[in-house]
Amino acid sequence: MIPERPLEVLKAIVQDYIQSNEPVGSKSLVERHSFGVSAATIRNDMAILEEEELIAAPHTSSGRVPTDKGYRLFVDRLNEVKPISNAERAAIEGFMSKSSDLDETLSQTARLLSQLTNEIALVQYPSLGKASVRHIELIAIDEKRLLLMLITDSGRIQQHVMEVASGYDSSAVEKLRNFLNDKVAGKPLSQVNKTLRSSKDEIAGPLQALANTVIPEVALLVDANSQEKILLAGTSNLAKRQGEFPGSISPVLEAIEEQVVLLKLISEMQADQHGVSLRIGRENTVDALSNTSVLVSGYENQGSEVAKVGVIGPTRMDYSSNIGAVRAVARYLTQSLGGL
Amino acid sequence: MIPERPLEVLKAIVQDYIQSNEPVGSKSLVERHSFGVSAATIRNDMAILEEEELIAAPHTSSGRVPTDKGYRLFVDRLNEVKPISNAERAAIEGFMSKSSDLDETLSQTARLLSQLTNEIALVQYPSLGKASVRHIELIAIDEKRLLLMLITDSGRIQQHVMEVASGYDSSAVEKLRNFLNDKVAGKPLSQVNKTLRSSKDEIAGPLQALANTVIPEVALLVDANSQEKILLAGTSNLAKRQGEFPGSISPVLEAIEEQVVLLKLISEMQADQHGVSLRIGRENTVDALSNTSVLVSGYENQGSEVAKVGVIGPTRMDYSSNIGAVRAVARYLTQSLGGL
DNA sequence: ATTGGCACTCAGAAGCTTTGAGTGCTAACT
DNA sequence: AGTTAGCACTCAAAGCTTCTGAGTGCCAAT
Repeated sequence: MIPERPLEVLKAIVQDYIQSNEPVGSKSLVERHSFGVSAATIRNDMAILEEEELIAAPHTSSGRVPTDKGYRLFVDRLNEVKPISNAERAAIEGFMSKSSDLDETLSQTARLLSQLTNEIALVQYPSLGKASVRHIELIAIDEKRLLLMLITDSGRIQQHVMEVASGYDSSAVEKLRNFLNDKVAGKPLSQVNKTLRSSKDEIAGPLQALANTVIPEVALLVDANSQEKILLAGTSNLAKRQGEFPGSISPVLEAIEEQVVLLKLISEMQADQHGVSLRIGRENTVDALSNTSVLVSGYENQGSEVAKVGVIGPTRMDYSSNIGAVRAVARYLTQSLGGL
Repeated sequence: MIPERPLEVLKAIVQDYIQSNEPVGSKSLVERHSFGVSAATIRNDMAILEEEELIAAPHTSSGRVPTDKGYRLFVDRLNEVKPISNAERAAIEGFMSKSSDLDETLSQTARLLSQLTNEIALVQYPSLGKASVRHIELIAIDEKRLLLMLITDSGRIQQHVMEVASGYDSSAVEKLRNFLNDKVAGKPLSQVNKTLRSSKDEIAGPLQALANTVIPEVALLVDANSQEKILLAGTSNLAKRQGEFPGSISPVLEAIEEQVVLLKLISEMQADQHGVSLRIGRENTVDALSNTSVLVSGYENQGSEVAKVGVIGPTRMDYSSNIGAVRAVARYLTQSLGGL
């Protein structure tokens, strides 16, 4: 077991390094923190930490830098989450209360979080695994076109304009709308297609032609809907803070733009005791992200977790603040969705 | 007047510089192009060009680099627009044909253009100055909430979920919907608010409460609708190609994220003979963009130009290809919108 | 367990030299 | 006139060398 003071030293190293982006040495440590012991003693402690691979030297005889393992220990055992400031709270509340449209809320959230943390923010669209249909709407746009809308109880609204080859008759549209809603309103998305397929035959006579055009489009919309999706914001933060980044940033950007990878990654992540989930450096299975940390928190809709919000940044990110920010934003987002 | 060969030399300089990102000297010019004269002669020509401020030397005795003025002359008089390749055409057609939703079409377009050019792509939302209302829809979502939709004849669909304090009665919703459509369908957006305000009094009895809630929301939606908006894509291209950029890229990123500035800039731009409009370096009134060129083309909907698409990149961008790409994308976008 | 002391290391800064692409000019050539 | 070879000159960038100082590791003393 590692004794107390060395852990304090680790904590100090992480904090100083996050602040200065310079390897930190024993001397500057004793200067900036009051350990009540001399630099030589700190050096002994650092030797222990190095032994445990919690810190490492970029090159012989330079200061030390926390390893992934060091950050991990720091976050799990030493770090107190910094509660967001009043100014930040105000910013969040101001932002959040504005809009009542799902798309807008989410993109606002992403932008907000990226501003709060100065990192790249990500917001996953609410998963529709458990969502069900609230309403299907068919609207005549002009002689040859219908607007089909699918509204789910998670508040997501998707629309699609479709052509109806042969024109249609407006009472038919209404009938079909009622039929569709009778069949699928309230049903989970996953069952919509099956239900529709099996009840297709119930449609009689003149409606049939129209139904044959519309139903496949509904299916398409359902599929498009259940596709997972991630929103990013603040990609330019990466460019701005490039200096703080080891190596090149382009692979990182590329990895992030690869939604599939990112989705897989964050869906693997499970919340810890702080209500957030964190992957540090190589803990990310994705190679390009071995210099970054991914920090996410789940947000809820109707009482069950639907998706994640979070940030991506260099492993030497400000965990204290960012965890606070992500957590707060997730909470406000949950709340905000409750109102939709 | 500048004689013929020096112009050819300018052309070669621009081409070489775009390709290599290195100042180009007389010797490498004669090597790579067959002018049939010696390096010394080229040097004389270059002296003329320098006299005219078409090229400049980053430092004494280095190769020369085109000035903004040089690029301008190149684009206006020397450059042949490179038609897009078949592969590119295929990519565009493949991309474009997929979707029939306005939002999606535009964001696809932006992504496509950024991939085609490796620059930052921008797509302006169709201006709604002349657009009119095709249809207003009111849909009951649950006991206390209504979904309000505004569909314009440019294909833009906007929705807004609103709370109705006191509940409502479904026939009232239908009546109100019909009322609204009677009043404003076909009317230009700019007149909707006035029309509604003046006909508010026509609403009798029980409908009144509902109307008082809904009408202001319609007004809001109309306003939100006429707000100009720009979509960006490929911001990460900037980061990737950072080396090719003189100085820092962050001011550029900041300027670009400032939509108002960008909107003002591109709306000032008028198409030239190539059907595109180009601002090179300091021709951009925006200071942060003095190292970038902005290249846009208008696209149309229903026969009149509604907004712009284009790219932003370093002044030393590949004008030949980019002009081709922007033009092609604008054309396909016009076409694609015709189908919506 | 802690500390002062000291030899040792090494990245990065600072200074110096070399190199080579490139210029500008002149005088000769067509 | 326009073109060219030739040559002295310039200067950024690359390569060296040296210097510096923050930082280590270890030992003997407390």
